[in-house]
Amino acid sequence: MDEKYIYSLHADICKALGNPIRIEAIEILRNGELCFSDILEKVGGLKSTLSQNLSIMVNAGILKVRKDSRCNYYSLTSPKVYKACQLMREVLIYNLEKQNTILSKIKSEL
Amino acid sequence: MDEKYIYSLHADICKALGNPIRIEAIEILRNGELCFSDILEKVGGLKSTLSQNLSIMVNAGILKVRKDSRCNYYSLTSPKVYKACQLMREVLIYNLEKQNTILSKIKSEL
DNA sequence: TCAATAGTTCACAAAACTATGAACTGTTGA
DNA sequence: TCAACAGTTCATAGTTTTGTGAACTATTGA
Repeated sequence: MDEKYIYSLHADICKALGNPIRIEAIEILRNGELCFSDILEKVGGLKSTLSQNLSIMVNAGILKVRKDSRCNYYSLTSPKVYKACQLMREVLIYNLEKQNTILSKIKSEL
Repeated sequence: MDEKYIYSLHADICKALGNPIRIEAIEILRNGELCFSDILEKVGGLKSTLSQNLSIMVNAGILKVRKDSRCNYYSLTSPKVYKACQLMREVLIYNLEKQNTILSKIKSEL
């Protein structure tokens, strides 16, 4: 198991966070499992699109499914997934605030 | 600034983690800034490839550059970036271990 | 038995991402 | 002034990812 291979697996699991629908699903699932149609109701869009995106996350190992006879329940495999997401969101917020500060400075110099 | 737009920005910043070269660069930079050629020496590959990948991270706001007359120094914009990466790596490790356990069970049942 | 519900799978076209190598910019030291 | 160094930019071709809509599977309740 060489170094580059690990980086590639690591990138694959991070890649599973890199889509707006999938980020939204993670946010929705942060407090516990929900069934497919409940997630669909919140996220919107086509069921095929959501199904494919959820399955990408299951394959990456960041989501798991519990199949009931009437419903497929999705949940995070670990709270770490949401924590990582949250950290990246904080980085985003910080960057947006910084941009805003720069913008204000430019405006005040007009 | 609507909800879906935030998810899309959030995904963009996560997307910047979703490549093996970029993951490796983050690991390399976790202890502080390094200049381009030092990173290149560790990562390997073409300088154009590395340059483009670093610039993707700078644009996403997870890396910053300090330009010296003789060198371009890259560093993480926040320790949160590395922490998020680390959490995802822990999820990966856990998944690999779980796979391994399952594999052992299957083997022992032969 | 049959319609409805719940969701997955598939093929496909458009869009995005990637690495490559050549060309380019800017700086330094001889 | 000129070669060497440090790195970026660009065009390009190949690969991957994306969302869409249709078709499909499985379960339930009437």
